[in-house]
Amino acid sequence: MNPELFLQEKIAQALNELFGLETSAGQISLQKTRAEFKGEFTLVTFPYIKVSKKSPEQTGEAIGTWLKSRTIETKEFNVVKGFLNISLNENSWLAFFSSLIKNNNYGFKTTGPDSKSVMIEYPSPNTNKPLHLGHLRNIFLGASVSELLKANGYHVIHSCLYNDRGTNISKSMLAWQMFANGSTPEFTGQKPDHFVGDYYVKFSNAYKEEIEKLIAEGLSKEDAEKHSELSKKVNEMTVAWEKGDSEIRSLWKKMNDWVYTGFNETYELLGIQPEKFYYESDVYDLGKETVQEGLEKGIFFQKEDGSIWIDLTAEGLDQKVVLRSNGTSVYITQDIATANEKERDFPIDKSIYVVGNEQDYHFKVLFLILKKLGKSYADHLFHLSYGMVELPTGKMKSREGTVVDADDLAKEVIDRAEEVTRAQGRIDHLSESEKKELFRILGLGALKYFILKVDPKKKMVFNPEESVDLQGNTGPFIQYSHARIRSVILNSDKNDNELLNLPIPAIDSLQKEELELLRLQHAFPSIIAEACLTYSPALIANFVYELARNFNQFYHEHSVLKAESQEIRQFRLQLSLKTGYLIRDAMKLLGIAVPERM
RNA sequence: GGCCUCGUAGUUCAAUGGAUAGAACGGAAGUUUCCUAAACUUUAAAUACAGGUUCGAUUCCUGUCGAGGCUACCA
Repeated sequence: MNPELFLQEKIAQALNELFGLETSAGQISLQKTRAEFKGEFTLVTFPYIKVSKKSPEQTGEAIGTWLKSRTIETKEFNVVKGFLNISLNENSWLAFFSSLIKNNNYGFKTTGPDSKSVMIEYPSPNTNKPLHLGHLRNIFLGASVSELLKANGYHVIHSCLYNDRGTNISKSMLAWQMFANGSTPEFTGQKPDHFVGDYYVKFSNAYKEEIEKLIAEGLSKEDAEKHSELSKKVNEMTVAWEKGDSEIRSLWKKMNDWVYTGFNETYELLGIQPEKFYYESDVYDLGKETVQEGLEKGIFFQKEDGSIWIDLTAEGLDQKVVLRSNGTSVYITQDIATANEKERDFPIDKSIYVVGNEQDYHFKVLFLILKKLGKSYADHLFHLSYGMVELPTGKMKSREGTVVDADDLAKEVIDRAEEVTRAQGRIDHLSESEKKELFRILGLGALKYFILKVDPKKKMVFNPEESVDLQGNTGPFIQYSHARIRSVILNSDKNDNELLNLPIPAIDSLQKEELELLRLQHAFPSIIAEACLTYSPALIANFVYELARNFNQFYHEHSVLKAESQEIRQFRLQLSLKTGYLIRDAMKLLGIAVPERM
């Protein structure tokens, strides 16, 4: 019994019999009835007044009367202007709940040998400094979308591209040579990616000083930058790296290994584990063949200085360089190569790049080039573009030191969760390691939810103070609701299995809070499908918040353990149990765990 | 200059073209001898502006104003 589908089918039938309209259940759009009216489902009748040749009110009356007289499932209806509000009877809802409670995979599709494969690439950082807040949005989005894809029956491969060479990396290396005196993260005891990041900052400061000094000596800013010794040394180092200078290569390897060690620690804390890494240092040269191929096909053209371009003005874009005059690769050359590598390495049906929207133009160009090159996979590439993260004070700027570090932020929210949870004093019986894990779950739950509840396409303002809030529309509020449900079950005389296997009792009348919980549970599968289709974890976040909020209202209005009758008590236990399961499942789609108690 | 986003309560976010635009935080006022008060209840408060399409527009189109991004032989 699926209440919505049932109504859609019946309404389609009614429209046919009453007005001769040929339509199908799938074309009937029902919406949730607004709280101030009675009913669970609402049909907007305006679209049908042409065929009914009646007023919106009369059309609603006619359909409502048809439903009431022809189906026993329809309890009652009311018409307000062009809106037909329909209530189903208790038995229909209980029958629905009966089928739902036994389904431990409710809302999820399973993967099998026939499943389509999707590769999803994130977070693909540079290897010269630690991860920051922007990477967190990237990681949380990537991880959640991966879960959504799995829930919709896809096989998911998580890849990550390391931008591990070039100017930025050389800067950190040069600063280490100049200032470190051979120091190491082991020696200073720092997290190794932070250690490397410090040298990147040291370079920036030294460079700034040098430029200021040159300007003080009378040079223009432009000339100063041109005459910078540091800048020259960076370029020399990059060239030396490309020539394979053994000393530079070994320093490069050492520093990158430090960064990877640090990144892996952060990945583990956040709960991600890329399966396949690509390295710019491996592929940066490989795109040249493809460029040559494109040149021969006449898709690219060469300028007098030897640089190779593509003209996309016919598509409303610009001319774009794909190979420098000195024959070296640019960013997009490497991306062409990486795309080829991915398709060669895996049989993938879809390839997703989780990258910020400042690169919208870049990906438009990249995909267009690959299509023009006749790559068969070009059509299944997708740029999952998300908005920037700003601070209340404005944009994050590394030069101005306003970047929020990922590790620091995670520590802060976990510490905050610990402080509050200890003060509540409900976890004294847990071991220290269990407590530590609980604080991690709660702190990261707050952080992940705070970021994922916003539509990924939109830019967001990240207020560090609000992100550690544990009240209102927050991760911990939802986690708390789950713990509350588990506590009720624990205090009952039945365990999960007993409740799952007991038949749903016949209840004469459902309370409006109970009905609302059933209606939300009913909507869960379509929310998962929609969230996957639109790559929007925010839909899941909004849903699970709504579910938790409604449970709390129900809990406040009606006693579960001291219900009016044994039947109602059992039903409420079953309803609570399933609500808890759905909260858990929905939160898992966001990459957030829920505790048994907190 | 050109191209692309986005303007919703004091703040941060919601709303397949549908009813009186929902929440949270913050403000005001309440609820605990009762299953976890990280909760619940009440209350004040918003669609930048001007046109258009539509039975109906926060949503679609045009213009104005405002914010951001892209527009490198950077990544």
